[in-house]
Amino acid sequence: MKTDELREKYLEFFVSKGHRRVASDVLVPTWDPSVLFTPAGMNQFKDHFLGKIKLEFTRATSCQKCLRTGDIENVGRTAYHHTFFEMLGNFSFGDYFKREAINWAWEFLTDKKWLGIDPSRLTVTVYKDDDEAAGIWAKDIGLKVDRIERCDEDENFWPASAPSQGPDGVCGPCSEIYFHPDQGKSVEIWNLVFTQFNRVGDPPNNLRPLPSKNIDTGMGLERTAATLQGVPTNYHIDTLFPIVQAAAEVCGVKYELDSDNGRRCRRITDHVRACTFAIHENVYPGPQKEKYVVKRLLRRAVLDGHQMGLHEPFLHKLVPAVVAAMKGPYPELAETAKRVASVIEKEEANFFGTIDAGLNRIERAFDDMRKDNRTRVEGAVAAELYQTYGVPPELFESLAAEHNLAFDWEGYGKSMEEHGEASGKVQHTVMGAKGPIDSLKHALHSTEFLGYDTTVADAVVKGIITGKAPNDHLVDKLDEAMSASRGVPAPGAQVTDAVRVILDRTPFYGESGGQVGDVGKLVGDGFEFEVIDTQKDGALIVHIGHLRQGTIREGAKVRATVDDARRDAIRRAHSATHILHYALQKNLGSHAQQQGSKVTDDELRFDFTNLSPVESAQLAAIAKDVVERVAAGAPVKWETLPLADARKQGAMMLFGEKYPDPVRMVSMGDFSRELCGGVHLTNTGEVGAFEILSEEGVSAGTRRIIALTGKKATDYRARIEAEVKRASEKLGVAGYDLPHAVEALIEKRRELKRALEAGVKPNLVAAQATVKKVAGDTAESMKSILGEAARRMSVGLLGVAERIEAMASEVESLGQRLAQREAAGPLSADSLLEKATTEGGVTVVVADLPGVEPNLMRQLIDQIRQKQPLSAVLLATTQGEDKVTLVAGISKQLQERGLSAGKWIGPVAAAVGGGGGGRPDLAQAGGKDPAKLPAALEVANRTIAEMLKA
RNA sequence: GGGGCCAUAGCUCAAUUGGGAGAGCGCUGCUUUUGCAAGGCAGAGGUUAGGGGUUCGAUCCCCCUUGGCUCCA
Repeated sequence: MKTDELREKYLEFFVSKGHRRVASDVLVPTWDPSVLFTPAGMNQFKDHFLGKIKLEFTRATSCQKCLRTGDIENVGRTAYHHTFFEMLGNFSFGDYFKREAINWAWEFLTDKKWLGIDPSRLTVTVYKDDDEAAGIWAKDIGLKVDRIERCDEDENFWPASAPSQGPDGVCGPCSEIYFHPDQGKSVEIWNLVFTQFNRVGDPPNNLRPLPSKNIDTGMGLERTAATLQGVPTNYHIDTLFPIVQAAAEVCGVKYELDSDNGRRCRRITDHVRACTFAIHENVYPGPQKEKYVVKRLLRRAVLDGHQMGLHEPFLHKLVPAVVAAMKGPYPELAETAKRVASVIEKEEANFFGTIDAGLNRIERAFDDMRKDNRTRVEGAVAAELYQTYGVPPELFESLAAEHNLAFDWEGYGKSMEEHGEASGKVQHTVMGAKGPIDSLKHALHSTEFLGYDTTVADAVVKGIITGKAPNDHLVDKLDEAMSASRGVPAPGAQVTDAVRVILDRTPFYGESGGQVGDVGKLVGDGFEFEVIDTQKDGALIVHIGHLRQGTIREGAKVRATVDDARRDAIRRAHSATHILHYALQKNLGSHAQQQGSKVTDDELRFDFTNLSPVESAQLAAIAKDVVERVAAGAPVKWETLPLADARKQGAMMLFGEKYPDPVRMVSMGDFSRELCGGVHLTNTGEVGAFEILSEEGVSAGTRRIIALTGKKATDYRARIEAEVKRASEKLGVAGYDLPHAVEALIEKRRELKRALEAGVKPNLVAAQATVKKVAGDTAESMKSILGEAARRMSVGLLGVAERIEAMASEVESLGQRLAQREAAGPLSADSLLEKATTEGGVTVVVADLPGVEPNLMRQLIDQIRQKQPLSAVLLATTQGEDKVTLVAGISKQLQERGLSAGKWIGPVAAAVGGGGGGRPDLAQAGGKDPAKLPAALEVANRTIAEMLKA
């Protein structure tokens, strides 16, 4: 039986038993912070099991794509392990229980109409104390006792060993069904979990019956298909074997079941399937969390290829095979196949680069070992290379084997464990700790939110909470004297010091969906409360702030007033965010989806998926689209409607988000439809000005745009214009000539420096920079003018004028030094030699050269040494008010007589209050006292004379 | 969120207690050759990521910022 057929039959069977057929949840459920990937079919029904939501159905069946990395080491080595797999399941939420679950499982497995498995090949296990399940297997099904095995809690309880070891909470016994093939080991194909207890504390008597019992079953699709198809491993079933073969072909090896390469091909198959699905959901390989898992899976697969002799990207070539094998149930994979392949290829290329760099480091490590005559690669060394540069230990080991060196896996594991600990353990947040807010939740349930329609409303105080987190408590009333922070708010006052007020209804928006909370005032009879932030806690809206005046009491009437101007600015930024999202997708492609967002007053931060930096031309096009959409003034509307309807209308949905149903959909004209709970303008035209501040990377594959709207955008433009004005005035040119003038300034500085260091006259021909002429003086051209100038000097846009000032003064001082040098007369090796003295046949030059660079002094020394093979030269110069620089050189023949420039320069430097040193042929030193330079030069003459005599 | 590492010519990378910034490839010009992927000669190209500190002197030591790599959770 084909795998697709098995999947379909299973779902069909349970639909015939009154189950709702539910589509697979996403692989990466960002709505569920407790897991990185969907680990099992029941994950999307957590709230159903806990009775947290209103049930529209009490029986469900699904085929869920899952990813687990717990057994990653076994993938490819065993017949049945995967990271990515599909799980068939049927679920009962307080509906049917053990009897139906067992009977239907047996019917589906053995009935000719369904799977038709020979019943004699099946055995079951039950939990040792579960007489009920054992009884059903024996009486209803007619299984003999020897085919019903009773197992301990570590095998047949969920969670494993829960009764004795916890955790507390819902749990229950389970019953597993095993298939026994002609040969080989028996295989567990179906696990029926009967959640019927609530565990409270340690045994005994810690298992309390649940009022509402649930069924949660899981049948591994690949495993069951393998038994039905009679193949020795899951990887040989019809949906996986083509990928295995493609892997073997791409890697240029012959596939064999029982060889290292066979195992590698199977591992590649599993990992590329997992990566394809994850990247399809916009989870790109990256440095954290689920992104990191994808990266690790991908790199493991690539490493397998590398060990089969491949040296360039290949894994991406397997994406079509994955799509072909999985497109039956997941046709959407085909839509993103190209993008997925390119993401994989890019990451592969990165990793091959890492491997190449790793090979060098490994060779170096081998060199070190050879020096010390060691024959075993220390685990700590391998771990350090892995942690620092990502050098895979497997690579290290196989190279070590080629050199007949052993590899210390044990030490490696130990070092990695230590690294894990050094990197910080999981910070456990106390779950379910009860605070004062929980009792309010119980009494009030929710705060009515009025803020979509108004910013002012009358309400009643329902709760007042004071104190810091662990010691916070509800109070009946609070007066000025009791408020920890009355009067003027202290700058940087901690919000945790603040008072929290809960109302029955409010126009204040609590921070959510990236939009910040509102600020404003709560005013009542004789009191005033300033709200500095608003947060959501469950369905409650919490006003955080300080009592400024009077006494606030529970039950008091208040008028809640949101800071209108700020709220309007938030509206502008939030609507602009939607327009930007639209423009990004239009210009970059549909993959440019939101990854995160922060909306404050007239300022927005938007993270989205994109592999490479957005080019400046693209960025300009995006900004232009936004501005055009704003100018067009499309109406903004919102409505609450069923999720399915919103989807039909093409509302943008993000992978992994779980939306409430019904949802709030915000539309702008006919170009943007997003599900969003935030506040918006009524017309896009109200956004006003829009300016993109920056585009930058936040992690691999994710880019961030920061932009301004309304007043902040206008202010920003004004600052740009002011900067251009200041910078161009400084240089005495018109604004549009700024890039030219900057280029000329840079050129002049460079030429002066060269002249000073080479001892020549500067060639001050004005630099003819080729700069794109920018016409007009619009805000856009101002920005591009400043951008040109900023790029040339590698500073930010608003640092241009400052940098120009610094450069101008540097040019001035360079010019002064040059003038000083020229005033001191001609400078050359010959002119110095004319003034030289002779000491025992050796030419000695000791001179003060005002305004000369140390570098030039070195060159002069070289020239003199070339002309006079027997020479000793010491040159000095004064730099600034309090600095002397000395350079001394000794010709080669004198060095051979034991003279050293370093020894010569020492006492000279001491004479000007400094020190120094260097090599025998050339030494450099300095001091702080220019006034003593003449005396120091006397010291230089005496010292060299003594050295020559010795 | 935390640990480690890196940033030097267009590219890949050197530079030893802190003392003169280099190589290979690429580029430009000349030359050799029937021609060329080649050979020979010469040359250009650097705020050593940015900022601050220690020092007579910093690519090197310390601190901060930015960007990148890598591992752990």
